Amino acid sequence: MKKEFEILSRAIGDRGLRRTAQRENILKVFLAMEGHFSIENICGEAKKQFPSIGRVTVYRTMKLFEELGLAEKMDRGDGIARYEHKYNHKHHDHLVCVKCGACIEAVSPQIEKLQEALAKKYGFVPAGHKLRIFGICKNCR
Amino acid sequence: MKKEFEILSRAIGDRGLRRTAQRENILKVFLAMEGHFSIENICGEAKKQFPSIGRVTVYRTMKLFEELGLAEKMDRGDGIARYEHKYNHKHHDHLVCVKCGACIEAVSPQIEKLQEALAKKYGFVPAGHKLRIFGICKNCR
DNA sequence: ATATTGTTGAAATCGTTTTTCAATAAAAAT
DNA sequence: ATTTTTATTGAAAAACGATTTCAACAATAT
Ligand SMILES: [Mn+2]
Ligand SMILES: [Mn+2]
Ligand SMILES: [Zn+2]
Ligand SMILES: [Zn+2]
Repeated sequence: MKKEFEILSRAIGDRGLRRTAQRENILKVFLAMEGHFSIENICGEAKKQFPSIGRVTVYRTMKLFEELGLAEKMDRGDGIARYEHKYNHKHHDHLVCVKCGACIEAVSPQIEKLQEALAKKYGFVPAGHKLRIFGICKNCR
Repeated sequence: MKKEFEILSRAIGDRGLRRTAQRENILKVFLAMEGHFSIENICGEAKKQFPSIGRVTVYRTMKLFEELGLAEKMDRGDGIARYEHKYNHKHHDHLVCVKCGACIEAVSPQIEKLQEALAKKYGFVPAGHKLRIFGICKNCR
């Protein structure tokens, strides 16, 4: 069984939640998607196998997955929240193409280090950060 | 006369806009505020001297100021857009305190350089970036 | 003064997210 | 197996910031 389902199972046990077809289905669908997805995307995908599922349940379930460390919210700057996989995925920043909307993942260990130093310089205890670089992607030039 | 008012004046001339008390007043109020302010903040301040002013006018006017390079939108991660001064203000990143909401401005030339390099590495032509470091500020520990 | 036309602000609308609540269904108790 | 308990669901409503619409208004040109 995939580790992510075990995490959900454990949370259900620990927190007195109930095992529902909706939760299992949303997790399955979410794990099968690769990239950054809005609630509407995820709900649309889930409806293919579970037509009666409601948008609100997807909102609630993705919030649960966030708490469980399975999903992470990311925000491209438009008003739409998107989710990406978090479990077993390393932190990364995003290069957002302002022309086609593509979103490339990248990370620079040096930048990460310098961010720590910058925070420290201001007596700030850093807990995380979000870096988006906006520009034109390779394909769009 | 402050340079910012000249910029507004020039835009009015160049673009066939009209000189209105609302525009002048919003600019005056905005320039007197130091920090990061929501439309509601700015509108509230403007209403003190100009009670009849409408929220919608502030939205439109701040968008105009953005176009004129007088104001820049920034986003703390809550769903509220905030504006800060742009004219004669250098680019900077933000350290956001997750406890008190304080927002410290900081910049590291090294980070800026490395961001350019990171973008280039992916064939990406960078046009700008937004970096927010979340954590606990000096006062809150 | 008058005509023209950009601007204003209230109200309506939008798009996303949250809340409410009655019906449902999972788990526990019998 | 049946009943009870209570978490979960999904439709509808509400909340929320932001945008659009439009008739009244006011700045500018004639
Ligand atoms: Mn990502
Ligand atoms: Mn700032
Ligand atoms: Zn692109
Ligand atoms: Zn603080």
